[in-house]
Amino acid sequence: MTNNNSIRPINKAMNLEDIAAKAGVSRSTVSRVINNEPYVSAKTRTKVEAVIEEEGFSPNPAARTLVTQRTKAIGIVIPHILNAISSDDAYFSTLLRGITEVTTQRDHATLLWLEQTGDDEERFRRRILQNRMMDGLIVASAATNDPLFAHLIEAGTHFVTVERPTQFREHTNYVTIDNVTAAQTAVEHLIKHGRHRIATITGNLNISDGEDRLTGYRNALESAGIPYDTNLVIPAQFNRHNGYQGMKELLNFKFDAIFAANDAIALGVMQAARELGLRIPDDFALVGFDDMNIATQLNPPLTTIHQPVLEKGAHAANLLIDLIEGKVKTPQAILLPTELIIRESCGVKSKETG
Amino acid sequence: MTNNNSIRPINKAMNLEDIAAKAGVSRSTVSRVINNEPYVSAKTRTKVEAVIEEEGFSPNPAARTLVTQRTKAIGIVIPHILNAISSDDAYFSTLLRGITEVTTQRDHATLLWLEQTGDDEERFRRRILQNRMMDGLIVASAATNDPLFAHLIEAGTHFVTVERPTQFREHTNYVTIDNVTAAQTAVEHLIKHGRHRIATITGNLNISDGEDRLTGYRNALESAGIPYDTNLVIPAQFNRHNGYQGMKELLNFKFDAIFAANDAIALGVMQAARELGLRIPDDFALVGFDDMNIATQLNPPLTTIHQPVLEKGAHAANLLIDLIEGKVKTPQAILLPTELIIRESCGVKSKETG
DNA sequence: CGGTTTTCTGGGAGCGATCCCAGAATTTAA
DNA sequence: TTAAATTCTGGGATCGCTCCCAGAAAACCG
Repeated sequence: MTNNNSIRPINKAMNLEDIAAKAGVSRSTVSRVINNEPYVSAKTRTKVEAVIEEEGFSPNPAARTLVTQRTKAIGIVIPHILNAISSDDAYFSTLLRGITEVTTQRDHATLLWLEQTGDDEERFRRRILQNRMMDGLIVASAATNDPLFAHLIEAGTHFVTVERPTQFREHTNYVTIDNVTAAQTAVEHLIKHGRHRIATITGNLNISDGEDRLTGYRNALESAGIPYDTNLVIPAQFNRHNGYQGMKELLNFKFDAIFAANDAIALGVMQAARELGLRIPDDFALVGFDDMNIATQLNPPLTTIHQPVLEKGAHAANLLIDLIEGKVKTPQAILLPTELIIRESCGVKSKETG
Repeated sequence: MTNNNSIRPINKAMNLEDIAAKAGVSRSTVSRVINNEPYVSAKTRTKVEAVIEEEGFSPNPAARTLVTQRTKAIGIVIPHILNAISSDDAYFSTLLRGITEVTTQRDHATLLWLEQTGDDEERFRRRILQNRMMDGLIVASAATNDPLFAHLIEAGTHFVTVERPTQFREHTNYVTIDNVTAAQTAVEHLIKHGRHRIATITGNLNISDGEDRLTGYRNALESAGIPYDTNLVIPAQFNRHNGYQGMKELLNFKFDAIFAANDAIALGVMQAARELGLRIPDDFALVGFDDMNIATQLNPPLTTIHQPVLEKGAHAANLLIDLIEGKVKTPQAILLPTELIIRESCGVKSKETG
């Protein structure tokens, strides 16, 4: 550690006692000033604050955590990012931005845990659970039956998910969108404009976002009296590759539209269509989900469902910290609005200029 | 577990002493077992390990940090993400994946700090510097003259950047690509195929990635004997909006190609071109930089420079942890390879199928 | 077998904060 | 002026570890 004499000026950080000495007061008084407690005379407070400012002092977080049992940090867990979230879309980084915006503002640090495919799941989870560097957890894109949830509940760890929970509802706080209605809206839009053999390439069906979007698809067909044809339902995952493959599987059947469970899938569909010489929306209509920024830029621009991802992250972080601070009673559920954005891929004239 | 009869099983975590008692040994011995130290008899070790396993015990990280002065966590700082990194591309999330892959593997936690536009810079930086929850920092997309660097060096904090440093080189460890040569290659490719009035829309010129790519552009022109025309050089930032605006500015001048400093900019250019009824590559050729996944999917598919972002993150994390562990001597510089990927936007027949 | 070396074990001190309690200083009340 | 309430301040105990040192047990060796 280069602890030899000089050359490297590793200036050992000061502590409360040092500041106290400099200010001519006691440890306790400095602590009171730092934590904005009452019962410190104005004169003393000013003096101490001056010394703190002068020295650029800030208290050792480990020592603080040891006694308060609070870390002032929250964690974000994303199991299996490669499967769940393709790097084609900005969902994930947008969510992170929304989260960190709030954590920074509310003076918390943010820990990130991304599970890689091929990781030893068990080890990964143990590590997260045992890592007590955080006061609570935001869990994104986890399988609904992920054992992580049971463990978190058993350990009494505060957590918030950004999907609808299917189990442990009475113990789960979450912020999400109404995926069912949103998907239904998308598919109904296709039906309304004359498409009746509508296929879907689903997202991960063990994630509620995926499950619910499929439900929305079914609902739309049902209320239009269109029979549910399992040939037209391709179970897949939320990424481009799956969209590409899914499109190819669909070739064996007749269809005039595809509802892709997210934009990454839609992207894969477009790529396959391009290679196959199929034209969108002439040969089939296409609707996505997410409204990633790139959607306007595709050929043709993609009709999709817009969801407020940044807000989702922000709400999740606020909810979690509220929970940690005991400001709110569990369980909480926050539902954010979505909107169908009509562009060209669905075959209806876009309302946007361009 | 749940060893009391109350409703809320907030099971107070055990500590070394508890484990010691259960195993019939002392605190110190348990500590030795946990830290894999020698001088513990095989029998004792087995016994203690059994108790630890049974109780699912893991030592309190705050207590550990307090005495070892090591947090086993590293931080990632991205100042001004909105300007530097557009959410159109996956650069940022890919980098994070590369980093977390290594930190997880090397048993470190990862702290994330994203500066938002509109944040109080000063406050943000103080917070990062004062937050001693990490042993070192990876700094991405910071301005070359960011005062953060001086502060980090002064504080003796280990850090790694993912851009070429322009100041404090003898104190800076970094991993990057050869932006100059890569950009030069891209522009030379355009020249070689008959483009001679080549414009460029730059990235942030206060980030070395941006600066170096402009240098590469100049070099290419120079070695081809093409005069440098400032009208054709639009200073901008690494995002789509700037690409869109830049394209519009260029309309006042005559050009037959554009070198966009990254793919997000290229995306903006394509959008503007589309709106203006200009065709790529017929009206002008376009080359980007980054090879974001979406590049193949654009219309036309984008010719661009591929850079290994995942590896960049992984190398940065490894380097940082090596530095922290004293396994490596500062300063270190790691240069990763890039590759020109020819698709269709440059007007040369793509080598890829499709 | 006694003495030296090596292995093994336990407990005190300390990391740097907060919390709590007791006592001093000040203000208020009577 | 004195008693009682209130404000202010300091220091001991504590959080749960690691580090260090000393002493006990075991292994080695001439």
